Amino acid sequence: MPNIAKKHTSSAPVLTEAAQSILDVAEQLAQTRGYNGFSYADIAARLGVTKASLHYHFATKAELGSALIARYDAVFCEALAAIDQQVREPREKLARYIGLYDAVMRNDRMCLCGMLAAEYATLPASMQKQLKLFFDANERWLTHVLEEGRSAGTLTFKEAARERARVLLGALEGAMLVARSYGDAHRFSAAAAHVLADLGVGRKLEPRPRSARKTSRRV
Amino acid sequence: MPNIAKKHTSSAPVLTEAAQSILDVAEQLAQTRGYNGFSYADIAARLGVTKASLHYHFATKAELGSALIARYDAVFCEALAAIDQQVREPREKLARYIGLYDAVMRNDRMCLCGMLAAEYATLPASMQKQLKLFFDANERWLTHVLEEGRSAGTLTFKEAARERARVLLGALEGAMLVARSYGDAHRFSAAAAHVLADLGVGRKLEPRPRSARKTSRRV
DNA sequence: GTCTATAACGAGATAGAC
DNA sequence: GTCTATCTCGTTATAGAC
Repeated sequence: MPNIAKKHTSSAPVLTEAAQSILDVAEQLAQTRGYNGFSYADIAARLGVTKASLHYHFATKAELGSALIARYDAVFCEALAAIDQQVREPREKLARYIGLYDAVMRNDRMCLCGMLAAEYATLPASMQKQLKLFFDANERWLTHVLEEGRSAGTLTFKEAARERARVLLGALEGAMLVARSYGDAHRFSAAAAHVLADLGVGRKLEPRPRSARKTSRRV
Repeated sequence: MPNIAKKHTSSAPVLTEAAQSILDVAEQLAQTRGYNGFSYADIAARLGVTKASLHYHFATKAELGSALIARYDAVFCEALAAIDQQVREPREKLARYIGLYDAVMRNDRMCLCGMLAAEYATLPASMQKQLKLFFDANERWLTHVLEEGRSAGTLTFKEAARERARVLLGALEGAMLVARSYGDAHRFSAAAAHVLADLGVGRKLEPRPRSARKTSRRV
């Protein structure tokens, strides 16, 4: 099957362990407080190091921000590729896709790029570009899955697959956004389930329940 | 008909003209750059006054932020009340509701509260509370309209109206969020149209097109 | 690679004259 | 009500010792 989730940007640079740790902390902060909501001081405090040492690894905050998106995007695209490898059913692929965001929510975070999208106007140009590439990749993958599902007759929607993919992505990002204000991850899962149901997921197109299909997160 | 959009908080304080001008500028900045993305200096520069004079009207930024939400909420709820007054058809009410956000998008902004939702963790407690009240009011109004539509047989959805209202609100906020990264207001309108179509809007349940139903923003 | 120290700037906020 | 002037603090970032 085509690896639709393949990386679209130049390969991510190799990172030292220290750099990884910095990104780990920065990522958590960015996903909860936003890019403009954290500082080098916050990261330094949590790592027990000085601000100056952080600048050795990421000279500027713009550089740090770019590395943040680059890694997030790479990990996410790998996850999509893994889904393509492990699952055939388009409906289950979507459920797994939602599961990715669900994990983020349960971790009391918001999608990094959804967060950054709000701050878009204040971001350095490089980050703005990366952000769009992330959304583009999501849209592409979703479009492909939706087309597969429609061909197979297991997903139902009226408009072009790309249009539906955009609706889907927006609905999930927005559901995360609002759910976080209530500190309620369940708000997200509930909304996501309904959005899936809109696509005919849950209608059980193959009527016979195959013996043991139930584990944790598949349709 | 019940005024479901009625104010839920204490009545907004009377504001001087100067205060209104400050809020006008602050609102535009908050909707494009976020609460953490603008400063008193930005407002002062655009108004051609000094920072100190702003503090006379809004002693702290938290106060300014609260006034921002209070006014936005009041105006929005008035708009919802106006829709209730002017329109009977639930489907058209939803179209008008979307029209409100559409106007925001065409003004190169994002919904103020959607924006603030991203920054939720960094906001003063008073603003966090107001934010939830805004979403609650939206949810309540949408729930009511959805129930009306289902009763009338012109709107179709499977889950509880409140659940559907949350999906709807999230989908619209998210569509705005992503569309803004592309600087493309049409992305929002397109997504919004599809979301409406999901509810059966566009299926034309009453087949005969009544003569002159076409004005600006109806189904 | 990490530190101390500090530069350079912008933020929110206040005092007091006009 | 608006101003000048100033304060304090937090921010990104750099220089140079260890």
